[in-house]
Amino acid sequence: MKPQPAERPGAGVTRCERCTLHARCLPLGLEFDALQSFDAIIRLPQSLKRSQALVRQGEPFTSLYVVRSGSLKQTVASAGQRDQVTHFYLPGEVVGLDTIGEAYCHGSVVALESAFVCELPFTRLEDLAERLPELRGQLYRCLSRELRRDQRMMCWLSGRTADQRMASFLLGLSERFRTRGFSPLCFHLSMSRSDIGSYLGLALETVSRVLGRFQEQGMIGVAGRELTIKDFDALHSLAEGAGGA
Amino acid sequence: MKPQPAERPGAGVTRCERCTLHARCLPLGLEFDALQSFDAIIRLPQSLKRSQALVRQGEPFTSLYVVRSGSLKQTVASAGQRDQVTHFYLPGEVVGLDTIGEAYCHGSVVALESAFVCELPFTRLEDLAERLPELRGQLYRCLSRELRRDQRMMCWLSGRTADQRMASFLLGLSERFRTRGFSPLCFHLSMSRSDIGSYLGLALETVSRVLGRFQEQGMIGVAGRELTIKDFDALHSLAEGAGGA
DNA sequence: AGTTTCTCTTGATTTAGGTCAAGCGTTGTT
DNA sequence: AACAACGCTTGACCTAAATCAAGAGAAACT
Repeated sequence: MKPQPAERPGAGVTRCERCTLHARCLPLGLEFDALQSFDAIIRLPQSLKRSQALVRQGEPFTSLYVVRSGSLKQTVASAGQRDQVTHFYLPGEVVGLDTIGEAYCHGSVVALESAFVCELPFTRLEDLAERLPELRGQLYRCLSRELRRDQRMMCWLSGRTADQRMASFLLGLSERFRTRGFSPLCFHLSMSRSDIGSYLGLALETVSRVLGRFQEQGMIGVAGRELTIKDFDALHSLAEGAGGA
Repeated sequence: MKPQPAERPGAGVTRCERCTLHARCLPLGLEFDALQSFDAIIRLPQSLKRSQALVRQGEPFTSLYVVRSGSLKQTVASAGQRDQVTHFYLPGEVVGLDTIGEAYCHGSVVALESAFVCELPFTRLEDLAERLPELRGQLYRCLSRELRRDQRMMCWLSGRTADQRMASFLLGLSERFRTRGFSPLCFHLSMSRSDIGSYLGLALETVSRVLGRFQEQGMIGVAGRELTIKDFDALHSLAEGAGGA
């Protein structure tokens, strides 16, 4: 159930400089020496299987995690309410930023498929950030980028139609894949319709219908979880568009 | 139009130690010397009149602001969409956290009533935070508290009824007033129904109707913008409650 | 391979809340 | 004081999306 125990890396398997995410990850912009120090605090990538939990709601907060491969979702269980998906994490993204400064994790994070993550024990990261202004800056940037992301999300959820939310969601994913060097037009949805629905505040049936409609209209192609964006501009103007027409 | 030019404080008018918000503000936990240094970077409280802008969307980001008195709202204008209220700021709360690490402000902040704010030029604050671990910790805490707030907001907006959103909103305000030493059961809504609607993702008519209904049911009393919470528990169970019954 | 269990799709029906519209009280203006 | 402008309430109507329901595929288990 628990992620497999982390060993210290022997040679250079986990070295950041060798990592394909190097250019998109937390240590971005660190000089050679700084990068070495950063490397030194990383706990060997933990491997997670589908539906395995990385973090459980209520657990003591100890570490941030950077996704190395695979994807995860964060869910928050609130009183009497069914679980709500609040986040999807893709490679290069940081899990746990919203828990900094708190004693306990306020959501669970679960793998959507086989995944590897790098663990960054927070106290060690903090110590290091004290010495490395670059790293400090990166941390702040990540935190406030996250804030903006959430606010964008709030705007989506508030007063936008199912079509607009869905379009924004797909474009958002596309963009995230693009910046990570994957195809922005053809990708795999690692989350279920139900997860998407929970995230977007829609019933899973609605998600299914909207995707179907988008496909009919020739804007996308969907086959199960394989998605192709066929008319980027149409999606874009739908997402931005005031009304929807 | 612009807030009145800030002068350096002469005597001790703006001194944090004398401020009633002292116990709830950013410099919380700073020792005497540290507090002095913090004080020194504050630009004299700016005074804002109702509907006057403190920050305009797109402006270069330079400072954080702490609300000293009054209240403000943040609005974000997105393409072709009507403005959306994303935030209300009460005394002791920090404006601008979501812009740290960005060059430009991504929303406007406007006074809802006469207000005073303390300006904290960010580069100076950052320098100071480098020397004061306590302050650094406070900053992180504020950032991640903000993240959690936004996530809670996302949960509200997604799949909750108008009644539940409204109940949560009122309880949230109540709590914020309480921690600031104001009455948690009887307070003034400085924002319009329309602002509340925008914030909660509801039509202003719905806001009005829900408040009316709550009053009928004896949970609250409303007269214009004066609000009294009469049945805290009922509101609470409505906000938390799975269905609504 | 066969069975069970998810996940997804599609249809029928219901409903919460949006939109449109009218009227009233307050506040601020000349 | 009179008027205009805004903010709020209330009613009637309508639509987007939720819910309920059934069935088809796909994946996981034995």
